[in-house]
Amino acid sequence: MCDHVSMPSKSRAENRVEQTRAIQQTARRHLAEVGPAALSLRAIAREVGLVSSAVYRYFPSRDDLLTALIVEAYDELGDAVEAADSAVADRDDLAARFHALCHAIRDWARTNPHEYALLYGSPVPGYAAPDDTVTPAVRVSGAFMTLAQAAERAGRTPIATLPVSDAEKAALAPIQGFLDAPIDDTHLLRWLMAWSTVFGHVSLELFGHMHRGVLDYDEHFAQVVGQLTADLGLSS
Amino acid sequence: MCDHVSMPSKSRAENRVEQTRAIQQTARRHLAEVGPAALSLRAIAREVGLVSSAVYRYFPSRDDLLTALIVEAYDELGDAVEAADSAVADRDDLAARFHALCHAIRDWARTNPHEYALLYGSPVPGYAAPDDTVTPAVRVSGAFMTLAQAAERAGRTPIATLPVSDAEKAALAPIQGFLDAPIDDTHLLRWLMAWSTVFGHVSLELFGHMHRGVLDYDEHFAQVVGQLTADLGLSS
DNA sequence: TGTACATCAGTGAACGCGCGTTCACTGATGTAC
DNA sequence: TGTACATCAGTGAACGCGCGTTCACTGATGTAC
Repeated sequence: MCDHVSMPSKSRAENRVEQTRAIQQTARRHLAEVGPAALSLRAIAREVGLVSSAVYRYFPSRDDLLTALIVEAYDELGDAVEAADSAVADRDDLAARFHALCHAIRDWARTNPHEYALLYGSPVPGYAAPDDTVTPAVRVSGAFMTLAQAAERAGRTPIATLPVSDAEKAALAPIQGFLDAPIDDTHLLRWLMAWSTVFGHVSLELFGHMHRGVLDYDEHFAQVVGQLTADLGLSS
Repeated sequence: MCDHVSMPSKSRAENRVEQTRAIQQTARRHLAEVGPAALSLRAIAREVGLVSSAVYRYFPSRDDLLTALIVEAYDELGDAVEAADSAVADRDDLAARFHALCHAIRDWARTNPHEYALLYGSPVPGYAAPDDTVTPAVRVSGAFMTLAQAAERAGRTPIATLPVSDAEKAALAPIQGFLDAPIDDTHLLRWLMAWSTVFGHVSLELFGHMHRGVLDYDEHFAQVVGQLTADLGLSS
């Protein structure tokens, strides 16, 4: 069955994976309690059952540990968003896909408020995100843009769009460059607005700015998404 | 001219005001460098030229100092927003007033990115904002709502609004309660969306999520505000 | 106007704690011959 | 299959530093009679 007759102990490689995971999981729990700025290698080591210097075998510095947490969070959110989109059986039901996308973002954020704050809240002072974070970070906005392109192909165009200045067209050029085929700039503007509205809503909600104003966040978000769906011309 | 013949030294009361201000100003500068979580009473005292324990004459604890900074920031932003609105001579030009409001928020945020992050970024772990912060905090959303009411009175209604569920009407009841006269819920929804869009845009921009996507933030924000103006039915 | 007393800003030492990172080391696991 | 050697996880001490808060105190400013 196995290569070796009996194996009470694990291989070095297995242990390394396990320890790395244990450290990162503990770090993530601490993140929720003290925030990224106060994340302490020593406290994490203590909880994992290591001496503080041993952590350096796994992460060369505190900042690298933070980077690992950021990448993990972006990937989780990216997975959630892409899975929600893929779960819509009728690929041509763009309203359903948009709905799934928006709610996946908010659901993940509500389940993981501290990770959301790490990604979309205040930048961590003294920490500069390395390039490794770019690819995972871009998955969510990528999902928006994929949907925007699908809508454009399907001839579903946003409503009541205003003409866009040449300066704005130039400003949006990088985004157009990422797309397989360019989109009408007035349409792209509405998609970017939807992106801002969704993240604005989630941030305002999670960071406590809707307190005393809105009673039912679920219902309100659903209505907002509904209006966005209509604005984007996706309603059936 | 004065009550006293000559006064090389200041009164106790004057000194107290000055020192309080000196501490708060220094704290604010430190906030920008290390963030709210790492704000250090000792470092502030050192820079002001006091022994660390002396700060307790002015602020009973680190958290009270944080609260003072938050209140100061909310009030500055509130002042900026209200001043921008008031500066529009034609009070019936609601598009101009909305434009002034949105740009005042973003301008203040860009001038004071760390203060913006303190107010609208991640909550500070372990810090609970006391009630003193509520009144200043509410000024900005109050400005939105004032404008919404003016628009409603002027018969300027948002475009393409969707019907709003009874659950949503209930959810928005607190906001309606703050208003002098209730607003159509479908209109209110659009105003709240505008609020989310503006803060979403500013947060995404300031926290680095538009990097590599949008080249000209000024132009893009102007376009977004233009589209919102149209969506709210304020365009002339 | 002068004196006695109260107020309170600021001191300096102390308490009890925490942190990131480096370094020489031990000893178990893995590998090449 | 057995032995010599290399790898590397984890140790423990050390470096040099920081923090919030309390407390008994000094001495100048302000106040009441």
